Amino acid sequence: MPQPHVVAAPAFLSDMQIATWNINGIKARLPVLLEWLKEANPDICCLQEIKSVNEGFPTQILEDAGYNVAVHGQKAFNGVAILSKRPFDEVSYGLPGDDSDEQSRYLEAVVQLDDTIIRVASIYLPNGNPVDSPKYSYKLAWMDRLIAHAKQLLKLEEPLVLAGDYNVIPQSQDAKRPELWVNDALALPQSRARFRSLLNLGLTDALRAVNTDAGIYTFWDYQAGAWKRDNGIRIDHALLSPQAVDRLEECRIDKHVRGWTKPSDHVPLVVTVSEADNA
DNA sequence: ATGACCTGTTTAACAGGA
Repeated sequence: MPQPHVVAAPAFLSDMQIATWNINGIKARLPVLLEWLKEANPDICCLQEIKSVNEGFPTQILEDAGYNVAVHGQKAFNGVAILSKRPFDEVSYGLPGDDSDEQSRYLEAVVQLDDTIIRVASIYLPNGNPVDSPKYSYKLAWMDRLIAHAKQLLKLEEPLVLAGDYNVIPQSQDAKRPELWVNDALALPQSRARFRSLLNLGLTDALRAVNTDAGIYTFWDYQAGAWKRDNGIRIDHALLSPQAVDRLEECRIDKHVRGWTKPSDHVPLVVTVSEADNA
């Protein structure tokens, strides 16, 4: 059994940047991912839709870029990963609650900081369309499992960041053209109610904690000139436990990355938390 | 404009995404 490679922790960090990004295929996106990691230099980066088996993931290349790598992949579709400059204390694969679920959409890891730990999950919540198919009931059931698991995690009273592609447009202000989404799995009342249930457990939408403006998006479709028209939706979110919110410094969306060559249709969202408690 | 994409893959007048 080969020893897993461990990248040494940085000697000093005044704050932590935790990013999430649906990259829509690691094979097609590796150059853009490496470019953005170099530019933004996040401490932790949650990835979704890697569309790769574990063996096909460019672990060595990302380790050479300074990251420890945890991967939960599958063939062709879905797949999540977490990159971390600091070593992983624990990694758990898959969302609890249904042993028959074979889709790789959830990965959770714990990282040691100077004065505490931080628990991070990379989430690729099911799309759910079309809504008259089993895909929508799978989405709602998956969200119910996420609510149940989040409830357990919150009992730990740790700094917790549940970050990823939630495939939920929380409110009409989170879409450029909300009327196009009223009958869509991303915006239907049952989807939105479950997203609100997560918040009602005591989780905070990090972006909304720092900015309540309309017109903030994380996804622009490849089709119909959506990017050119700024026809976007906000579906990538970081939900924080109270202990993480106490350390929240900033939350930003790296919108400019959507304009790069061969981009993902999603852009990175970055949460900055301090190493010291601000409360 | 009635049009307009991208990815991985069983390379297809495909499936799945959002």
